[in-house]
Amino acid sequence: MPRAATTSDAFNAVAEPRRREILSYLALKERPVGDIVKSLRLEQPSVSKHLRVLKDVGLVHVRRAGRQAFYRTNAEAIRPLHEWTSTFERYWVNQLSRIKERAEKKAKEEA
Amino acid sequence: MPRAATTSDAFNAVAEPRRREILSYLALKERPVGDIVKSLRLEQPSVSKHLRVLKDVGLVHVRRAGRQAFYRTNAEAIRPLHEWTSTFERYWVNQLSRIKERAEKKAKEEA
DNA sequence: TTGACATATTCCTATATCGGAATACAATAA
DNA sequence: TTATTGTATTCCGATATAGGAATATGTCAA
Repeated sequence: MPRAATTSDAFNAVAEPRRREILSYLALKERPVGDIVKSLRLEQPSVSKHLRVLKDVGLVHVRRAGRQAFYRTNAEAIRPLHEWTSTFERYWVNQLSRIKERAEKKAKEEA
Repeated sequence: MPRAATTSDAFNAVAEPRRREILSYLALKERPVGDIVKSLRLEQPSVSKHLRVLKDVGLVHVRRAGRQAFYRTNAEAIRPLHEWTSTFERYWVNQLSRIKERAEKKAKEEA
């Protein structure tokens, strides 16, 4: 069994750094493909291919106008990732407070 | 160029559903490999391989005791993912309020 | 119609995977 | 020492990449 398809879910789609860049770039407002190519300095076919993957998992929406295609990030689709990572928030907070405790204890001992 | 190695960073490591399950399982407390095998019903070699990937990107820590290896999730390593997804939070909030606005407007018109 | 422009797809290749099976290795027990 | 237990590694095969190059498709303008 090979690795899951990049189009299987948002987790896989987002594993690619360029796709993350594209998502960030398209978060604020929709942009035609050509803008992505110029701004992120990627090859046009590469951008089209990444957009295909992102579209397939619902991470972007497209609006076609004449010969242009305007893409925009669908933030909603990023939410599951955010929520999954959030379940670990309490653990790193605890880890930090433990580290802090140790540091304070040490400082006290040295004083 | 193939897809990036699963050990290249946390984003790639976490793309695998089983690895996410393992991380959740190991978040609260450390566990020996055998426990993971039993609880998640995976093959032992499979678990060892996933743990290897997770360890290589720092998502888990190991403590060896006799013939057992106790693994534990390192929540800190999940933080970058959380922070990246957080940058999109304002957008889905806006999207929701826009949807809400439209719904309210429509309800008003129909009244 | 012809040409130019914007975007998408196809073909290619090297490579990293994931599961399964078998096996290796390490620590403890008998 | 030998057997057993817990974990890790290796070998295998099928497959989905990601980038590069070339090309196809679609839309508008002259």
